[in-house]
Amino acid sequence: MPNNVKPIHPRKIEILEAAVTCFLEKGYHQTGVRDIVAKAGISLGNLYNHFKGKEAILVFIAEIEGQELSGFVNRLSDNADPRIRLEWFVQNYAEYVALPENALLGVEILTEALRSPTIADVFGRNRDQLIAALAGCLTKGGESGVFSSQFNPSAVACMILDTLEGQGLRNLSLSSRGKHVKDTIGPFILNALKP
Amino acid sequence: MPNNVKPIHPRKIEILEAAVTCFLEKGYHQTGVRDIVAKAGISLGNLYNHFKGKEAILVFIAEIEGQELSGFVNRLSDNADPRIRLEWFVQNYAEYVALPENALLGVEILTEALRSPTIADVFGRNRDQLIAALAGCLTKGGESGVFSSQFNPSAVACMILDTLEGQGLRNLSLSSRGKHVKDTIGPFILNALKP
DNA sequence: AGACAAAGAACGAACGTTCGTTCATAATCA
DNA sequence: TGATTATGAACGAACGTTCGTTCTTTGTCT
Repeated sequence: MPNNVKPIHPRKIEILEAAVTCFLEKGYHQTGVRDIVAKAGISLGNLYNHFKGKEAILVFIAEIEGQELSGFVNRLSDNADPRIRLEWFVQNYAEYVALPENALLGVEILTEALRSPTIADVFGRNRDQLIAALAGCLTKGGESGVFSSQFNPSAVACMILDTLEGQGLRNLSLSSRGKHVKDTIGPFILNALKP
Repeated sequence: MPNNVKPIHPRKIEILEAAVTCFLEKGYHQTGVRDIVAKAGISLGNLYNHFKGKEAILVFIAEIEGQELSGFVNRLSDNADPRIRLEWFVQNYAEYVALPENALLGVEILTEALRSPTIADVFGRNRDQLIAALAGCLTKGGESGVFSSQFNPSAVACMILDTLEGQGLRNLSLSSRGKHVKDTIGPFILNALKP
């Protein structure tokens, strides 16, 4: 599938970056459109030449996030040894969600998705792709005997994502608890999947 | 430890219940104090006779949530077989966080804790208690050989909580994915902890 | 090349609404 | 009567959005 033929207006990108910064600093609802335009260095009215409204900005951000996830999806779907694929994913997705910007934006989008159907749509689509790819890897591993096949692959996929993302979120608070989670999470999951 | 000597004013409870309802329906930031007083059937000014402000209401709610969690903490800390304790916890805590009110309120408090030190304080205290109790159970099980002792108990405790709470959150969206998580989660964790 | 029109990007004042909070005042109770 | 509880008008600030206008660029015609 080719990318959007129309290149994105540079101003639109500036607005997006400003919005992301604001959302990270103050949260979506605590951020006003004036905060965004101030950070972007543009006028109030001009924002509405590029976005239909405030929510449209968050939708766009969620879509970009989805594109970033597709890298994981592709890698999970190749033909390598499922165990290698899984180890790679756990390691790299853990690092991805450990970046404060990703963790914070993720939870911001998640909570907004709880009430906004538009956001929920994008968010759900992104997540379903990831779960499907991960579940596919688990299924393959189950068939070839590398993983236990006593568990529902989709369910395990959900749990793995929850665990990884939860760890990313927890890193945001200063609590020293769970400092060793990063090193424990991989072996723990592999142990659980042992046939 | 005796409960608060001063009984809580009935009006205060009404306000709390109204606030919880509103926060569940619209989210914390989307809820105005006027929504709360309307739902509670009181006047705008009267709310400020019982709470210092809007945030104080959320703090109070978070503290109540903490009291509810102490039930799990106590049960996790008794002297029963660690494996029984863990199984009980996984089952019952999963049910607890699967209740939409608990899942929604939890994420609402969590996200607010990311930016408000006051909320972060209460939230962190609650969570640390739970993690400590769960980790204690895991340690005990490790010593008696029921559980593998290759993992850091606190880290595993964090992961278990993440997984259970993540499952509760996911139930909120209609996505049919992860429907079997509830039945998979217990065996999965026990399998991972097998010595 | 120079004149003119069309397009759209940029602007910021202004809109009506809602926000959380305060305050003077009235009612209620001990 | 003095203390507590209740009221809702009022406050200033902030909200997301709309609007008419200006400025800059691009295309077209002679």
